[in-house]
Amino acid sequence: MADQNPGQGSLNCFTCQARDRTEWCVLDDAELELLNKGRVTKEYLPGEVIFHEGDPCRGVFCLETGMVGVRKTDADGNSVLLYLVTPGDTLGYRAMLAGEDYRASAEALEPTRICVIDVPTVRSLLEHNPALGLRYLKRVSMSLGNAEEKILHNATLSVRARFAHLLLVLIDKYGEKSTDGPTEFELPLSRHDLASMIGTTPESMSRTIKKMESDGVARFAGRTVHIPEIEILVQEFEPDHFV
Amino acid sequence: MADQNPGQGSLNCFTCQARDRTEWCVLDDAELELLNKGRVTKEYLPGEVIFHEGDPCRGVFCLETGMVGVRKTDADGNSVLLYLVTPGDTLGYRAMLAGEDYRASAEALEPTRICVIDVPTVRSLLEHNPALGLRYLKRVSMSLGNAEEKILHNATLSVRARFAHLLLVLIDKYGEKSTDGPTEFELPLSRHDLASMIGTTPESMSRTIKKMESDGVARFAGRTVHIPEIEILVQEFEPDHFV
DNA sequence: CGCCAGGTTGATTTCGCTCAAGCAATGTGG
DNA sequence: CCACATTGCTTGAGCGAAATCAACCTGGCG
Repeated sequence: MADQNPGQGSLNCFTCQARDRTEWCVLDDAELELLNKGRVTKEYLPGEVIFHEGDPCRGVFCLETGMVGVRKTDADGNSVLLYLVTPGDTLGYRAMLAGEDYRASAEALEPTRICVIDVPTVRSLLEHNPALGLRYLKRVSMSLGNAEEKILHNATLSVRARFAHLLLVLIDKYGEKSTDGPTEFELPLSRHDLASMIGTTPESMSRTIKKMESDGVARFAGRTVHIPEIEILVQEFEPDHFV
Repeated sequence: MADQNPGQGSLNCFTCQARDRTEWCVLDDAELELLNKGRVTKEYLPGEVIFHEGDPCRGVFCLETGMVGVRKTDADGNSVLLYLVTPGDTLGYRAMLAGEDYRASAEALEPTRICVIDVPTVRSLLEHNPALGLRYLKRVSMSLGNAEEKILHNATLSVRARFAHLLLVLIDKYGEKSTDGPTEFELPLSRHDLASMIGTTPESMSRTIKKMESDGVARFAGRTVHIPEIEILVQEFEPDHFV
């Protein structure tokens, strides 16, 4: 199971590197103290499960280092990968804010260090600091907007167009932010997980990649992707995008 | 355009029938007064647009009577119907809470009366009453959970299974709540809109309905649906649902 | 060395989309 | 009152994107 000992790294919420990027940045010192008391650091190895669909909500998770994937699986074993969670992101807040059990599972994709903040602490902070609530409202609402967009995309776009879009999102998050010209970056995911992010099968993923290569849209070597011209990728999912 | 005159019906937030069912139920009298001042009632006829994708957020909408559909459309004219909004529901809060422009359009499906509350008013209420924020957090978070479930369903289930699920949701919302035995209820939507709720075409919708009838799962006469046995419908989208 | 997971490839099938026509109900104007 | 559009829905034929099933690489590792 997960290592209870944080080892090296931030010892508390006051010194936490990631804090400015989290919703906790609106807390004052007294509140940070409370947050710090309700906090436990845990470490996970790749493949370890942080929480399971159906589990009662144990709290909110603050990702310090590593990467986590949020998956949703149905009875037949089909699954989609909904999110990638990276340092500074918060995890598991949806269930806590909705007052529900988890409706998705979270699994470490890399060695990951996370702070777990228990439910009563978060709830108490939310009840006394409206700014924190507003922060979370913004986050959840933007996330909802993205989810709705994904519903539209999945219903109307081809696998290839969805993959082009995924690549653009991943470049934006993990790659160089150059708006045009050649780009090279490292995929953070296996083919299987790429497939499940856009709701398709590994086979179709593989074929789509091959087709894109032969069309000169991108070159793939293992997890390294080379894109000669970003704009072409944009047009892959916005065919009528006027230049 | 929309009628500015509310005509008969609730004159203000204090006497509003729907208030107990909205997030505003947590407001005290002073806050209600503020809400009431920031409020304008509007009426829409079927087909009239309440807001458009891309419009800047004008406020939050409180549905008093009627029904509204929330649609998302892409550049090619493909669209999905994301939500049905009924009396007591709030509309347009996602954009306001995210601080974004609308990312979907809202259109009256029936003659509809709505209160529009302007952004500064809602924002001020949220900043001073954490309970209101928590209410909205719960609503948005549950909505996000549903959206994520829809992503999974669309990716893994057949049109028929998705339609069965839609029927169950509609029965739960508009029909008799009997858990088993025969049920009859009125569809609130055209075939076209049913189709766009589950991300398919009217043609496929029509064929699916025909197939379900010939399988004895349900009978359709115009917008009236008769379901001999709800449990069969449940199994349509949960094949391995143990009885 | 052999095993195994991750990935690719091929062959085949199928579900659902597209295009096109037909039909019933309702409305409209002469 | 009839010719006619119009709208919402159904039906048919054909096609195509992607899933499925199955085999087969390939590189890492015990």
